[in-house]
Amino acid sequence: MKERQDLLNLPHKTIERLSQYRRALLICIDNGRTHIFSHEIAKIQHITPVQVRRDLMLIGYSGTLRKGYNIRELIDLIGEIIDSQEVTNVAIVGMGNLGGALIKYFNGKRHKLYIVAGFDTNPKKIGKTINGIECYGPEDMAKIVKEKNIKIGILTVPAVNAIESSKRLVDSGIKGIVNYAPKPIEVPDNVYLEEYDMVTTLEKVAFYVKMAEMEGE
Amino acid sequence: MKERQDLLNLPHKTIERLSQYRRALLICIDNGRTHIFSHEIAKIQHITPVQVRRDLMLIGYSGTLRKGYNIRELIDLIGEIIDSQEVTNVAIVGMGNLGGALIKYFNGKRHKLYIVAGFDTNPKKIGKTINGIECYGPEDMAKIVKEKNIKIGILTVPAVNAIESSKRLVDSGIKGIVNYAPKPIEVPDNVYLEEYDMVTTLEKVAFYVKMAEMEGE
DNA sequence: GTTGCATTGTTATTTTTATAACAAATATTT
DNA sequence: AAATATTTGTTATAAAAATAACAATGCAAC
Repeated sequence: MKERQDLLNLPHKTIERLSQYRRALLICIDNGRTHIFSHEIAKIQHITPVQVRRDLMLIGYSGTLRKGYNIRELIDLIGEIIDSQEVTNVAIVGMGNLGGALIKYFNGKRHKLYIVAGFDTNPKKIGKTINGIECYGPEDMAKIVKEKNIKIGILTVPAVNAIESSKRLVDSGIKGIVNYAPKPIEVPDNVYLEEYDMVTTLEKVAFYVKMAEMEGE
Repeated sequence: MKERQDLLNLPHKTIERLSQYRRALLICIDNGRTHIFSHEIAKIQHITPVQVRRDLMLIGYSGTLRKGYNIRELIDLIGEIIDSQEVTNVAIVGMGNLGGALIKYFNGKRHKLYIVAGFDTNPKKIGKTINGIECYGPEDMAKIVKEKNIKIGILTVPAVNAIESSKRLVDSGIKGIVNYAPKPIEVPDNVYLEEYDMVTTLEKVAFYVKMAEMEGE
């Protein structure tokens, strides 16, 4: 399970769940527990115990029969799999409300991920420190990305600026982008892109709520 | 395609894509276009033309050969499928940065969804209007939800408050929840829940960036 | 110590989602 | 008017993900 190819064969959904298992486990360990059963993890994550066991099987972790999984060991193993050996630096592009929220989510948490710079076009923000993160102008992006060894950019700009900002990120040599701007962007194949759209999520929830209300009409 | 059961048989992913198609189409129509090809929609959404045609087949929409799809018609049909007939009211629970960001995303956009109230425990915010949305204390939630006919709650509180806030939402009679708090919540079966975790997304991107960097090591 | 029970680990099956293949239709070119 | 190219719509196949089934193990109760 240390081989690159094995890791790449892990289902994408398993990677996501591993991140979530870890966070749940970190809370458990703070509560003083040492072991946990698959059905307990499952309960927290709203999934089935089988799913949990299957994920752990895939990463080659074995628990103890009738005792469950050693939380500490599992946290460490998940870290070996999903974390880099060194810290990974991250930049926020768009230091508005959403950018600020993300900084707070990450500040002081135990991650191998650090938000180390922010970018914004607003002259009032450039040069300022917002939530502990220094804000730069877009023209400095290439320089700062190199200097600070930033690997990942989080796009939290308005839709109209999404394309332009993503181009700048790519040109600066970024390797991965999370796009929260409500507009799809395009990146070359060598940049890993994850897009998430809050409007879509809300519309989806509204749809299923409507469906539930239509029941028996 | 008007029958409830037909709509419920649509794949969840198709529902999500319909929302995204619509947004792309609204931009196209603003640009003065009347028709669009499946491969054009596909390009925007980073998917294949087949996927687009399949989704449209599932909702029973037909285009014109060699001319593509009528944008206006398609927008309207998507609306008939995913929107409610009346407006759906939404509340934000947690009027911090993330809550503010969501309000801005939705303000002035053409949706059937309206954010009509905010809730926060901070006495400095209660009674104030933030980004045009009035902020109430949590003890007023049940009352306001009924008065304003709020169907959906968006949770943007810190992890420690997630459970408590979600209980209050459920007790107030909410029908759907989007949980952005970095902690899973539990709701009864009759409440539709969608959870999204920014930390997971970032960790996933970091993982695949690491994998790309390990290439050829 | 035998029986029953709880729990893991793994294989098999099902479900969901995406892709591929291709027929049908029609505009365009020759 | 025939041939070609383009684009849709649909069925067939493949890939990804989730669930079910169940054997194996070993603790606990009796």
